[in-house]
Amino acid sequence: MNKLVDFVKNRRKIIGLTQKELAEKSGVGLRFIRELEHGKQTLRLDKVNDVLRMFGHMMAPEKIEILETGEK
Amino acid sequence: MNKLVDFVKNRRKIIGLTQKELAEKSGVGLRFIRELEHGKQTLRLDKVNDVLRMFGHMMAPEKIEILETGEK
DNA sequence: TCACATTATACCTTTTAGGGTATATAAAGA
DNA sequence: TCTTTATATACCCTAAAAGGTATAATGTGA
Repeated sequence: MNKLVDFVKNRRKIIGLTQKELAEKSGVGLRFIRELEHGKQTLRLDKVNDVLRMFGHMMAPEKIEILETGEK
Repeated sequence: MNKLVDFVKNRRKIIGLTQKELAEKSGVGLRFIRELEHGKQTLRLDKVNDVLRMFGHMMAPEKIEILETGEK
């Protein structure tokens, strides 16, 4: 449940692009797309935005929603 | 009009923290806070999230809104 | 099964983000 | 004014992000 990962994976499939095509279109390396879709945390923000721009989106601060109530 | 910059600046002021205090609390360097508040684009996503977590937020994809109608 | 396309992993190199420190400027209070 | 605090700028160094390439592992359709 990583929002960025899910978003890019889904949108890419919808548009019908391969990782390679998305990389080329957004101007980042293929390895970057792979690392992004694998949930790497230490990505550079500008590169992430380069990719999101393909889908009309950008990274922005968003409130964290609580999703697990404390019970073990 | 950089959402991240405005968000961090405002929240930090509201909480009444200095850049140094925010850096220490969020576990990043002071220089990072400075670069963030100056709109540096090439920040690392994990570090940005370290800071946003102090305010209960995280970076997530967000639709780009149109703000300028084409006239010069 | 055999191609072919797509995705995943691993290695190497270059570039640079981030941290630390020192100094400079700015702002706020006496 | 002079201090003190906060913020800004500049330097050096280390760690690692990103890219390229090669290879492996999946898939997918004959």
